[in-house]
Amino acid sequence: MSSKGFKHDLFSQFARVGKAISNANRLELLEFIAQAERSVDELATVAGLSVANTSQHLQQLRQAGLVTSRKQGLKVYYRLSGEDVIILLDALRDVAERHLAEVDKLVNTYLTVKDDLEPVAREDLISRARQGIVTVVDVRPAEEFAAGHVPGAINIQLAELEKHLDAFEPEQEIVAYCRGPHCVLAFDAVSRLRAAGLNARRLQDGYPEWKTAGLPVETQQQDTQ
Amino acid sequence: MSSKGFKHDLFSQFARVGKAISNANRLELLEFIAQAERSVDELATVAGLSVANTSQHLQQLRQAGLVTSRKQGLKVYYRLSGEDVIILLDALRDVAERHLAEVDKLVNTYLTVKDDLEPVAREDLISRARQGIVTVVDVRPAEEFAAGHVPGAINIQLAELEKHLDAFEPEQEIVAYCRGPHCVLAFDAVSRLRAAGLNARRLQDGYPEWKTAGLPVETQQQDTQ
DNA sequence: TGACTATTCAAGTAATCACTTGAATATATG
DNA sequence: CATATATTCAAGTGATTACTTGAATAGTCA
Repeated sequence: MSSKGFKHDLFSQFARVGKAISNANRLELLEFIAQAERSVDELATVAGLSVANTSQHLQQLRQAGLVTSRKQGLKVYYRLSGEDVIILLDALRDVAERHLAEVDKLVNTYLTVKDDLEPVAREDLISRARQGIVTVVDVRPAEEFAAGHVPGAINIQLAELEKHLDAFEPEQEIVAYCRGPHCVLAFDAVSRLRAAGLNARRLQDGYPEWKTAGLPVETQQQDTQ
Repeated sequence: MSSKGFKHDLFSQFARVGKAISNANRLELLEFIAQAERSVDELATVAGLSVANTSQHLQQLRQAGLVTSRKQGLKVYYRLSGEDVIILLDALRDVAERHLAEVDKLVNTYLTVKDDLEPVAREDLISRARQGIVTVVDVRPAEEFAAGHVPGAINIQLAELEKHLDAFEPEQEIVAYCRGPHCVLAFDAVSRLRAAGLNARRLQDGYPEWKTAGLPVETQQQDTQ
C-alpha cells in the first residue's frame, strides 16, 4: 500500500524540523534570530560558539526551513522564515515547562521573582499604556531594541538601570520585558526595580511573542552602519 | 555569570523535547497515541516496529514528558501527557508544511483531492450538524472511534465504504475525518464518495485537533474486553 | 591587483542514536 | 507451582551528530 510509504515519508520531513530544534545551541541561536536579523559572526559571538560551528548549525536550520538568509556584501544575514517558527518554539517551551520537572527546578532556582507576581498580559498592557499609567522598559541590547520593540517602550540596559531609577515616579507602574518567557534580563530588572521601592512587573513572554500576536511594533532607524 | 549556565541548561531541557520529536517513528507513535490510549504491542503492530524498539521509543517519549504510562495487568498503556503535545505536533507539521518543499511535493503527489476543495472548518461543522444537514463520517479503526469521536459521527471503515453508499442521500452533505490533517483515510474516503456522485468534503484536521480545540466529544462504551 | 574579512567547505574524532538480538522481570492463568 | 505473555533491560553494530581544525570561496577596499 502506497499510503504506508507516504506516511513515513511525511513523518520523516516533520522529523527534519524536529531535529533542527533538538539541540540546545540551535535553540539559543533561534532565540537570538527571533529578536532581529543577525550575521553569522554576531550569532557566533553572542552564542559563544566558533564561527564554523555556528555556520553549520545555521545551515541545518535553513535546511529544516526555520531560517532564511540573505547575503549583503561580506556578511550573510539570517532571519526566521516565519512567525510560525515562534509559535513552534513557544509550543516546545510550553511542553517542556509543563512536563519536565527539571525545567521547574531550573526556573525556581534562577528566576526567583517568578512566583512573586503574575506577569502582565499583553492585552492589558496595551490598554494601560494607552491611559499613560504605565512605563514600558525594554531591557534587551540596543541592536535588538532598534530592530523592533513594543510601542512607546524605552530601552535601558540592565547595567544602566540604577542610573535611571530617579526617572521613575513611585506611583508609576513599570512593565519590563526582553527576549522571551524565560529571559533572565526582565526578571533581573523587575527585581532590582522592586528593591528600589518601585512598582514593577514583567510582561508576559517577550518581544517575539508580542509581534507574533499581531500587536503593533515600533522600529528605530539605526544611524550606525 | 550564572545566567549563562541557566540559559544553556534551560535550552538543553527544551532540546530534550525536540529530540523526542526528531524521529519519524516516534512521530508516528505519537499520532497513534493521540487517537487513543494504547499498549506497547498494539503500537508496535500498528507502527510496524519490533516490540523492543517500540518500547525504547516510548521510554524516550516518556522521559521527554510527552507521554505517560500506566500498567494494568500484563500490559502497559501509553497516552499523551497533555493536549499541549498535540499543539506542539501541529506546530511542527505547520512549519514543515510551510517551509519544506518536500512536504508540498509529497502532499500533492498522494493527496490529490487536496486542492479540489477547502476542508470544512470545525466551527462550521458544529452549526451545520446541529441543523441536521450534514452526515459526519469517521473513517478510523473501530477502537480509535470508540475511544472518542465527533458527536453524532458514524464509523465506517474505508474497506466497507462502498457497502454504505446507498445509505447516503444525494442531497446530504458528508464530512469525513480521521487522525489528523494529513491522514490519508479521509482523503481517500472523500474521493470515493465523490466518485459515487455524493457531496463529500473533509473536515479540517482530525480528531485530536477537534478535541484539543475544546469541542464536545462522544465516547462509546467498549463491550469487548 | 593584492591584502583583508566573513563565511563555507572538508576531513577527522568522540559521543550519541536507531535498531537488533537474546535474556530478565513482572503479571496472569491453568 | 509451572507456564505463557507483555514489557523492559543489556549488549552490540553501523550510522549520524557536534565540534574542531585548517583550507577554500567570495566579496570589499586600498
